[in-house]
Amino acid sequence: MREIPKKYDPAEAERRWQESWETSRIHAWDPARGRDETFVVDTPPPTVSGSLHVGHVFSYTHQDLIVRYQRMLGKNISYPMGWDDNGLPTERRVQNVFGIRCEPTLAPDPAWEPRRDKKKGEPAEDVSRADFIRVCEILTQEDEKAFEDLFRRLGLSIDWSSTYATIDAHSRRISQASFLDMVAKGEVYQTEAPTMWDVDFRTAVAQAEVEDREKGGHMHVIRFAVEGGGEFRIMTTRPELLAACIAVVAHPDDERFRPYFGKTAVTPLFGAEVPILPAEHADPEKGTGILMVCTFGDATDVEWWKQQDLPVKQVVGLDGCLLPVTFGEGPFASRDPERAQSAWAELTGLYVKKARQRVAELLAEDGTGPGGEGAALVGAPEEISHPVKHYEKGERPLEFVTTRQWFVRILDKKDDLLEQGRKIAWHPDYMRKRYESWVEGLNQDWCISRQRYFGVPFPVWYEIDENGATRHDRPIHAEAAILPVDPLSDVPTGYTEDQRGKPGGFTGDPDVMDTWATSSLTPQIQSHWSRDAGRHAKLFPMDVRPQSHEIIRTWAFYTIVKAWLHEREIPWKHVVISGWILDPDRKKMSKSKGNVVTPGHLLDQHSVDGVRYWAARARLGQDTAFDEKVFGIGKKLATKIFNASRFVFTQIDNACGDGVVPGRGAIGCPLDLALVERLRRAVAQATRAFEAFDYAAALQVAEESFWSFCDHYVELVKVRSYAAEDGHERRSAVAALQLAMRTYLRLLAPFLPYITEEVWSWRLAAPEGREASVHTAPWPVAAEFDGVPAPAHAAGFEAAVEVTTKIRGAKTAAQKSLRWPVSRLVVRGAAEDLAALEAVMGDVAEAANLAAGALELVPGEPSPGDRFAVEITLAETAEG
RNA sequence: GGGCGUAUAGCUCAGCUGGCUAGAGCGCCACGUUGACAUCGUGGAGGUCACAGGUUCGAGUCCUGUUACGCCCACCA
Repeated sequence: MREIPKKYDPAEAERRWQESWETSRIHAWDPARGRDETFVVDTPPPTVSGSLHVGHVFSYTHQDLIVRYQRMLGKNISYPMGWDDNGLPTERRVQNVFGIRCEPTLAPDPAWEPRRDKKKGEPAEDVSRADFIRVCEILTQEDEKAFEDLFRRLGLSIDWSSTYATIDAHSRRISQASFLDMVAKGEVYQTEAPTMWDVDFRTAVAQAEVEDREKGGHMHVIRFAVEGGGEFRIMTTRPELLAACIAVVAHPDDERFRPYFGKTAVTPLFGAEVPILPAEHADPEKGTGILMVCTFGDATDVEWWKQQDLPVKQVVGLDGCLLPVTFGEGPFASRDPERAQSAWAELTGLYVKKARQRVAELLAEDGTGPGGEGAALVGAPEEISHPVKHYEKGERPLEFVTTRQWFVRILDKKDDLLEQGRKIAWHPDYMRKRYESWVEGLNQDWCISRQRYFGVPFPVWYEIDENGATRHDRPIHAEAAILPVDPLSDVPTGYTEDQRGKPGGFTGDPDVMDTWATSSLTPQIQSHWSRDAGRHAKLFPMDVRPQSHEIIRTWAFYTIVKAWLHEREIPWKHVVISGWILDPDRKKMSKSKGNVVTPGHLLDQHSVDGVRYWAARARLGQDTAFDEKVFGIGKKLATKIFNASRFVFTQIDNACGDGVVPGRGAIGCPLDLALVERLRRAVAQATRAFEAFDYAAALQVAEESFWSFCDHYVELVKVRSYAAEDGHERRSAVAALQLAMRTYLRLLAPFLPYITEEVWSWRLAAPEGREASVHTAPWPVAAEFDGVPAPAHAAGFEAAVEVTTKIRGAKTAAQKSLRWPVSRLVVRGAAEDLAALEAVMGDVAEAANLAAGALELVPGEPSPGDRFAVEITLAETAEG
C-alpha cells in the first residue's frame, strides 16, 4: 500500500502523470470498436505561426472537459491533433523571421541556407519558391513543437499518435481529392472576372476573409455634363476611378434624373461618353441620388456590370497603382484624347490613395466644367469617415481587379446549407443565427485560389496549344491514384518534363488553394475520406466540432459546405462554441493590443488544474474576463481534494487494517444515508449538465457538493470514524466516506485531471482495467448507490448543518474555539424537522462537544427563514 | 441600418420551464491553531436583481419599450 504523502507538488505530479498516461495509452482511439460506441472530435488545428495564447488554454480545455466525460462514459475517443500551418500567416512569419521573400521565377539554390540574424534595415532577400517552402516547413515544425508541449502539459487527452498538419502529404491528398470530386460534380469552375484583391499580398481573397474597417476619406462632388445640354453632380469617395467610369445611374423613379435616362453623360477631364441609365440599386436618399459606375469601385459595380453589356476599363493594377492607359481607342474613347492622356500622365503609377488627391487637384484646376464654365470639382472635398473593405490580414483596402480564379458554387445552395445548419445542434443554440445570417448574406461564390506559395496546389495542368497559348479551357486533371501532386514539379500522365511550357506541351496551375479549402476538410482528413471507406464510416459524421464564434463564417461554414458537396451529409452533430478571453478592461485579448498573457507562467504559478478550473468556469459562448483570482480558487480546490483524500484514506487505513472497506450495505446511519442522497443528486445534476455540453454547470454542482461534504459531513462524522471501537457506526462512516470520495474524484476528474488522478492512485486505482485510472473509470451513475436506502428524513443533512452552523456562530461570537463545550442546547422547530434532527443529533452533539443531557427539543415556531430556533449556553470552562 | 448576446453584492459569476425572506467564491471585518487542511477553519457585514411599463395571487425569472456595453451582418455614392 502506497504511503499517503503529506505535501502535494503540482509540477512534479503533472510530469509524472503525463508520462504515465502516455505509457498506458489511455487516450488512444481503438479502430476495432464500432461507430456507436465512438465519440469523435473535430479538433481545431491551431494556426501554429501565431503565438501561444491564454485563449488556446481556454478553448482547448473546454473540448477536453467534454472528451474526458465521454471517455468515462466508456466511449472510444477519437481526439486527434492537427496543425494549421499552411497559408499566409506562415508565409508572413517566415518573411519576418528570415528576412526573405518568395520570387517564384528564381531557380532553387542548393547552396542557400536560411539565416535568422537579419538586421532590421536589411532588404528582403529573394529566394526561389522551393527554398521558400522549405523554410516554411522548418519554421512550422518548431512552432508545432511549442504548441504540443503546451497542450501536453495542459493535460489535453489528445491521441498524440494521431496528428496531422494541413500542409502534409495526407492533407494535400485529401484536399486535392476534394477538388477533383467537386470538378467531377461540376461544383467548381474557373473564370476570369473581377474579384476582391489584396494589393500587398497580391492575391485574391474570399468574401469570408473580408472585413469592414472605418476609415477616413474625402467626399468629392463632381460635375458631369449631359450631352445636348444640362449637367448633374455626382458624389464619390473614389475620384481616381473617374477614368474607369462606364455609366451613370439613378433610381428609375427618381424624377430629378428621369429626363436624362437614355442620354449620354460626359465625364470631366477624360471626356468619356457614358450612358445614363436607371438602376434599382441607386438610392435617391444617398449622395446626390445619381452615381457613377466604375470598373470597379465596389461589389455593386461588379454586380451591375455583370448584368449590363458594358466594357471593362481596368485602371487599377495588381499592386493597387494606376495602370498606363491609352485614351482615344477601345473602351477608353474620349472626346479629347489629348487632354485625357495628359491628365492620366499625372496619375499613372500612383497608388490609388495618392491618385485620389492628384485627380481632385486636376479637377479643381481644370477650368472646363460642363459648358466650359467653372471647375469640375465643386468646393473642397469634405472629410468623412466610412467603412472600407479590407482583407482581414491586410493593411490596405481591397481592390476589385480582373484575374483568373477558381470558384466553388455556393450561391445556388443557400437553402440546402441553411437546412444542414438546422440539422446540427449548436451550443449555445443562438450561435446558429450567426451561421444562418452569414449564409443568407452570401453574395459571391467561394473563391478558393490564392496567388501564394505555401499551400496546397491545384492538381491541374493546362494544355499549351501550337501557338504557345495556355488553354485554360483544356485542363488536365490529375488522377486520384497519383495524389498529391505539385503541377509545378510533377508531370501529367502522357507528358514529359521537357514539354513543360512548350507549344503542344503543358503548364502547371501556379496557384495554391485557400487555406480554408483544406481546413474545411478536417473531418475528412481525420477519417481518411476517399482513401479508407471503413475508417471513414467509423468517424464520419463526427460528434462534435469545438470552435470559437469569429470563425463560424469560415471554418464552420466551409466545413458544412464540403460535407454537403461531397456526401450530402452534415460534418458533425454538435458544434460547441467557446467565448473569448477579455482582459480586465473587458477588451478582447489579442496580440495586436499587446494585452496577451502567455500561458506558460500561468501554469507555473497556478498549476495546470488551477488554470483548467478557470477555463471550466466559463460557459460556452460566454466571453470571460481574465481574472487571476479564479486560478487561485481552482488551486485551492485541488489542495482541498488532496487534504480531504488524505483524511478519508487515513481513516480507511486505520479502520480497515485488512484493507477491506465495508461495502455499501454497511451504510446505515442517518447522516450517512443523507450524504448518499446528496451524492445521488449531484451525480444526476452533473450528468444532465454534461449531456447538454454544459461542463461549467457540472463543475459547479460537483464543486459545491464536494465543499459541503468537506465542511459539514466530514466534520460531523469525525468522531464516529475515529472511534476505536469497530462497531456498525464506524463501519457505516468509513463506507460512506469511501463512496463519497470515489464519487467526487470522478465528478471532478474532467476538470482537475492531475490532482484527481494523484489521489485516486493512493487507494482507489485498480491494478488494471478501466479503474486503473480515474480518467477511464466509469462515470458515476445512480446504480452505484443501489443498496443504500433513502434516509428516513429528507432534510436530515440540512437540519444537521443548520444547527451546527448556529452553534459555531455562537462560539465564534463568544470568541471561543469550536471545541468549546456546550452545556445546554434548546432547539425549537416543527415536529418533522425535530424528528429529522433527532436522527442525526448524535453526530451533531459529538461535533459540537455537547454535554450529556444538555439537549432539549421543543416543538414550536422558528424565526422566519429558519428551520430551527436555538438557544445555546456555552460552558463556563473549556473542560465543561 | 438589420440581427444576436449581456446587464444580479466592491470584483468574478450561479440563479432550469415564475414562489427568493436573492446565492457562491474572491475581497473586506471579527474570531479561532480542533488529531485532512494556516496556500487553513469559523462567523459576519455587503444587493430597491440596468431603467420604465405590462401579464399574474405572486417576476431577478414571462411580455413590451428604453438605456449601456459587446459581438455578428450590411452595396462603402
